[in-house]
Amino acid sequence: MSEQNLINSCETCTAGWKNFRHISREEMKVLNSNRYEATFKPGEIMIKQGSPASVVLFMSTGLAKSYVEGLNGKNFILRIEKPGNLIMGPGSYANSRFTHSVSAITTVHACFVSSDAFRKFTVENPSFAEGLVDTCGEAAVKMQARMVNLAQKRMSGRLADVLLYFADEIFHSDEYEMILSRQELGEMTSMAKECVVRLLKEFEESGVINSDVSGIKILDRERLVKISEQG
Amino acid sequence: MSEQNLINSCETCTAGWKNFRHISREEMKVLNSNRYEATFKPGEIMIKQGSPASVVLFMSTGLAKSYVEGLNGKNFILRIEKPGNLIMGPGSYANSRFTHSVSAITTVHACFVSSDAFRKFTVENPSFAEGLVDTCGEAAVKMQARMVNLAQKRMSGRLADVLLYFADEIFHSDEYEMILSRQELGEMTSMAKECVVRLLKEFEESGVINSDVSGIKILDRERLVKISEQG
DNA sequence: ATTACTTCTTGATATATATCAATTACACGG
DNA sequence: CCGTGTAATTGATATATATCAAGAAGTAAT
Repeated sequence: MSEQNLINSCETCTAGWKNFRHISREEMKVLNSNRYEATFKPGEIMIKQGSPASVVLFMSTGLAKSYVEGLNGKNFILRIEKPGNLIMGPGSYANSRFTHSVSAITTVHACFVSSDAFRKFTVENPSFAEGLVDTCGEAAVKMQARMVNLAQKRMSGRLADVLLYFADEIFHSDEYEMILSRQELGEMTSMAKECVVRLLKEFEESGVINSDVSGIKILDRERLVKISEQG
Repeated sequence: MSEQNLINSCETCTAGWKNFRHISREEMKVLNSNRYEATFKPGEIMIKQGSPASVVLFMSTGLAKSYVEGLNGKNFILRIEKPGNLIMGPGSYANSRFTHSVSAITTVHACFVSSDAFRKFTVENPSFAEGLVDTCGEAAVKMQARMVNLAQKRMSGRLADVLLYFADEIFHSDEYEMILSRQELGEMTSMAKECVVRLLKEFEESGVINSDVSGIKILDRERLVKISEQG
C-alpha cells in the first residue's frame, strides 16, 4: 500500500460517494484536508476484520471484495466494492470493530477518512445524515435479498445470481472479465469450487453463457434470469 | 386490528425505541400527536410486503415475525420483532415499498408514525439521525452474521443458533415458550420442517435441551453453543 | 365426546451437494 | 524454455438434506 495523491481534490473527484452532493464547499474543504489516499495492489488487504473501525473508506478506482472470515477459516464474500462505494464499520460506537475484511482484487485507489471527521458531517449536515440513512437502507435491502437467495435457491440459482450481479451491478455489460477464482465464486455462492466448475460448464453446454477461465459472456440472458429466479 | 389508545403518551411509554432519548420535549409532543396506535391479534398481518413504506412502526408490546415472501410462496423469517423495535422500510425514497412482511405472533400493540413525520426528526435533530444510523448499522451487523451462519453452517448449527437467539435476544432466559411452529422454525433456519423435528429430538436425546411441542428448555448451554459454533 | 382440521412425528427414499483423489492447464521466475 | 507451484477440471463416492407417504397427536367447533 503506497501513498501518493493522485486525486487532486474531492471537488474534482469523479468517483465520489453520491452523498457528497449534500455537503457544502466549506465542508468539502474540510473533507479534502482530512483524507488520506492510498493505493493497493491486487490481493492486498485494505481493511482487516476485527480492526478498530476508526476510519471510513471511499473506493476511488478499482475493485475489491468485502468478505467475512468465518468458521474454520472459510471465507464468505459479501459483495464486490466498486468506485463510489462507501465502506464503513458497524456505526459510530466507540471501540467498534470492522465485522468484515476488504481486499483489493485489481489495483485500488481509495481514500481513508477518520470516523470522527465523517461523523461530524452526519451531525452538522441533516441532508448528509439523511443520505447516509438511505445508503444504509439500500445496503440492508441488498443484503436481505442475498440472504433470501442463499436460503431458498439451489446452486444453479445462486450461481446465476452472481453472474447477473457482475453483469448488472459491477460491469454494466453482459461480457466481462471474471475477476474471482472458482474458489472465490464458491465463497460468494456458498458452494464448493468443484460445483462451480461443473455448473459453469453446464451453463456453457446449454448455451446460456460462454465461459473460459477468466471471462464470462452471457449469451441467453432470459434463460439465465429464469435459472436465477429458480431453475 | 383494533384501535384504542392504551399508551397514554410517548413520554411515559416504557417500551419506546431507545433512540427517542435524543428527542426534545417539544419533539416528543409532535411525535405523540402524530402516532396511531393499533392492536393486532395473533396471526394478523401488521405490514405487508410490497405495500408503500409510508409509515414506520414501533413495537410496544408482544412479539411479531418479520419475513420475506420468497420463491414459490416459501417464506423466510428474518427476525423476531420485540417491544422497543423500530420497523421501517428501505429508507426515505419516495415510492419505496416494504421489502418484507410483519405479522403478529402474540397479541401486539404497536404505534404507526408516518414516514414523513419520522423523517423530520432525522433532518431536524442531528443526534437522532446519528442514532438512526447506529440502529441501521446494528441491524446490518446482525443480518450479516445470520447470512454467514446460513451460508456456512449445517442444519444442527443453524438450529442451535435459533434456539440461542430466542434465549438470549427475545426471552432472556434458557427456558421459554416456543412461539414458532416447526414449519416456521424451518423458515427461519432454511430447513424442512421434518428435519427440524428430527434435530430437536436428537438434541433432546443427547441431553442438550428439553423440548415439547410448545416449550424449550436449554439444559446444556455449553454444548448448544458448541453445536452452534459448528458441531 | 365426535368430527374435522391442522400440526407434529416417523420411516423410507430420492436428490442435491460436498469431499476425495487424480489429472490437466496455466502463470511465473530463473 | 524448463521446472515449480497454484488453480481448474474431472470422475467416483460419501454425506447432508429434502421429499413423500402415512399415521399420531393436538386443537377447535359442534
